[in-house]
Amino acid sequence: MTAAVKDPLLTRSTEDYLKVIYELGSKGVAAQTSTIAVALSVAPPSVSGMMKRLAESGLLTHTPYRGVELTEAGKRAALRMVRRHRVLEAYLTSKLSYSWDTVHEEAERLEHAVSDELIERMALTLDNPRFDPHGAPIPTESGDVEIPDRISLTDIPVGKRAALSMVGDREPERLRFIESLGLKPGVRFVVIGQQPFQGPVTIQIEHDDREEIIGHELAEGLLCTIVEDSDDE
Amino acid sequence: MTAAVKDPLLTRSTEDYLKVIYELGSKGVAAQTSTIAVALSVAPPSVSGMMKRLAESGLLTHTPYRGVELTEAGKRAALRMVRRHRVLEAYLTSKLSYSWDTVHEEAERLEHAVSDELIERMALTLDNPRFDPHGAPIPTESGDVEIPDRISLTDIPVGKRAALSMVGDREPERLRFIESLGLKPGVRFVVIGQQPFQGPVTIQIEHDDREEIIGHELAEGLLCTIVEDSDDE
DNA sequence: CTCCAAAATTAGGCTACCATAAATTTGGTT
DNA sequence: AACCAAATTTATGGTAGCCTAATTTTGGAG
Repeated sequence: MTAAVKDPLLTRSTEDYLKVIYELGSKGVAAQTSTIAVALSVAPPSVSGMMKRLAESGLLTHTPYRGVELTEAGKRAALRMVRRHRVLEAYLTSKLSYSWDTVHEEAERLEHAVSDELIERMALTLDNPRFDPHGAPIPTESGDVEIPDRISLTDIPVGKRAALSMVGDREPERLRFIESLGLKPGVRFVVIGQQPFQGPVTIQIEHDDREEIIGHELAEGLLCTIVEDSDDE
Repeated sequence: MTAAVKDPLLTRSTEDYLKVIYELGSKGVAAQTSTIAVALSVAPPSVSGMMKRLAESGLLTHTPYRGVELTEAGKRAALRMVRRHRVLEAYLTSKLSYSWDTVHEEAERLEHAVSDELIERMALTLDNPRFDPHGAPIPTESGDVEIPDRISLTDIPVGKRAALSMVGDREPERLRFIESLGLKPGVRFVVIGQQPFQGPVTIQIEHDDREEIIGHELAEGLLCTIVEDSDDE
């Protein structure tokens, strides 16, 4: 009496739903109906309806009024989409000079159309990159994701050196602003000030010694790794 | 009292219809309902229905029971798709090592998802190629197509030198076979035999002096340009 | 000039997905 | 413990696009 898993013919819509459910989950945000609705710009009843269909297809389990959880098959499908998206971003940025603020949108549409073959060719051309242009890890073909432990810029104690590792944001406007501050994944800096009450963070960028003030909300989206001073301090 | 032209929001389906209508037209084949249906693998009534919608959108004119004709807007949209398809084929072949027998299928799906921006970046990277890997001309961004005068291999008189210029076929099997004969766009040869009654054509390939026998049906799809012998003969 | 087969269209249905309005369930507050 | 607001689901309806079956039109053969 095996569960009737319908043929895994994923449409663009189902791929989108699976991807955002996975991504919300990995952000620690509960994948509620309303959250999914906002993320996909659809009305909540549309989400309820789709949850039902996805549950029937065996891609997730749905406890009415409680929430959803991806099954193994659902997780696999979601990770495949995440890999596609990030490999595309990496390729477009590296080989076709896309800027990191516009590349998300292009990848968003392409991820549904490319073949696995093409994704692997792109990945190979780039020598199997481990991170996308925003610093997000690219799942492997077999579905493994490396999750580096990163800490929000708002949580780095004053005085510490750190490197920007990943920008959570996707809005072109914000990304352009972040770039204008001289920040992109890999850039190192020292936190030299941190105001209380959701106040701004001040950092000094190592490369050019420039000091930059970063508002709390923006800083929250900048995930960093602490750089241990190798010898002195 | 201008015609109410609805917003030009083209779906994947409408893009496909416009493209095949255009392509059938430029092949000299009448764009009948049944022909379109076969080309798109849909039932004839589906075509009738779509013709109605496309006519309402101002992309073509439809005289019931008579046929369709693309309007200027329709032609523009169709040429845009043709450009997309061919630029994609050229890019994938040149930069991602696709073989000419598999590239069509990939481009077929991507053509609906890429932005104009991406197509232009690809074209620029390739230095604005004029032909795709099968030798088909790539329309310019402004919608101009160069139509070189080509003659089917079956119509070349025995003794003439010619160069393969374009392969009309898209079936992977046929393309692989053609390739196995040592033929691809640009290859020169001399026609040394031509049997009557839809018989095969025999050619001698210039590059390696190999003689190849080519069945009539296949030869019909090989479009060539006569190479005038510059001095002697 | 009539008739018939082929081609095309209309009629009627289905699925996937979206939306709005009307229930329903949940969980915290009093 | 009852109630209410928020979250969610159900009910209902719409569009795009596909299908099969039934009907209509066309154009050539006799």
